[in-house]
Amino acid sequence: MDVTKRPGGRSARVRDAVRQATLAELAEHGFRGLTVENVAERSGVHKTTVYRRWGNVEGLIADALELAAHEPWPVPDTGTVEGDLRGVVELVRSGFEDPELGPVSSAFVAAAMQSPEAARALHAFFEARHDQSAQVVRRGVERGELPVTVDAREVVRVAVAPVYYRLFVAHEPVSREDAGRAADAALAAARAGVL
Amino acid sequence: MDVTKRPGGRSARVRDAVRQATLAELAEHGFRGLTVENVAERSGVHKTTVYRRWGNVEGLIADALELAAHEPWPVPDTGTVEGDLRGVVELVRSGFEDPELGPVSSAFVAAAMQSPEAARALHAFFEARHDQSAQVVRRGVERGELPVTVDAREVVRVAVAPVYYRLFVAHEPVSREDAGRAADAALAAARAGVL
DNA sequence: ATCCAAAGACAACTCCAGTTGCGTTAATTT
DNA sequence: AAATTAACGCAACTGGAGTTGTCTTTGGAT
Repeated sequence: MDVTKRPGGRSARVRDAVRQATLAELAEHGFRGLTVENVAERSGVHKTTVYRRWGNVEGLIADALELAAHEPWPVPDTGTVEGDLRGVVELVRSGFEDPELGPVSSAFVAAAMQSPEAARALHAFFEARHDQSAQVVRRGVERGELPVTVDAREVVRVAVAPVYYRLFVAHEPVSREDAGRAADAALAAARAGVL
Repeated sequence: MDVTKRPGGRSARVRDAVRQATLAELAEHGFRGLTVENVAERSGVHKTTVYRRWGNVEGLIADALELAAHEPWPVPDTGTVEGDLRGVVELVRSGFEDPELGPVSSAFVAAAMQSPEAARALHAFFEARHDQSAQVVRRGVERGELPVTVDAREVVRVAVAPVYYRLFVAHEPVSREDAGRAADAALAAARAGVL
């Protein structure tokens, strides 16, 4: 989705307007209620333009996802791996509870399940997130809290996985305690040398 | 979706035909390619009938899901918790690789993200699955392999979560080794007393 | 055996997501 | 600053998902 020929000016403005409109529509009506026409109307861009450049709803989401992937996110630094990893998982959990971010994030996950394009974008997003979050594990290793053999990214995956599993697969509520327990479990496994 | 007034005869035949057709269409074209019209044609039931009884695509999936929830599934019994839990997770993983079951299972997860009705059905499905799978953990406790304080269902959740997370959220491939490691991690946490 | 009501079949219709062809605007090139 | 052309806007069109009204079938009761 990189614009090569005419990056500046009108094209860029159109793209920004559509991206903004996509996020706004997503926050309001979720993935189900996202239509190309609504995004077009909201952005002030004609619907044929949107169809030609983004193809369909999944394309819109994939593009908006790239935007989100580049936003840095606040990795905790409490002084201990336990505090940091718990912080990371809790950050994920509370993000989905947020009335603003929640629907948008959920929409990303839903869209990626139906569109290879969105799936690739989401994959890249999580690659970046895993890298950033793995930092808390690496710091723990440096402090001697964890064995040097740990796979930092894998610890992060195992820590956050139960939150996503509950939310999007089993459709169970996820409490603060659930999130903390998931972080602790990943940590216990890391300490035991299995991750 | 329980039929009270006219359970036997034509209504039951129609329901079975539609359920079968839904599963077949799902296996062939996935969730994206599932349309009410195709299911109607394949089942030999008129499309208006399908619309009136199932409402939409999500309704079809929710109904098919109930069918799947009642099918028993082979809980491993290898003699050790480690072997059993690894078996459970590997069963989940390989299920999604199966060219027949994979698309259907994926469709269930995708549908549940967009339809409260399908979400409820999937929730019930996993409740049942967790109960059945927790058996391997409870046996482990009886053998003295795990502390009596463990939450058997939670161990199962933490064990299988990384597989679903990789598949449906991060969109990474899931190897046999990844599945085994996830099971081991849950077990290590359980032994450490955090689950 | 007859009757009744619930469920299904059928055809015609509506509506809106997505498409197409063409004219217009504006960003870039020379 | 004139020319070029990619990108956008516009209006009309298409197709198919979903709806509605009505008639027919059939399961079950009397």
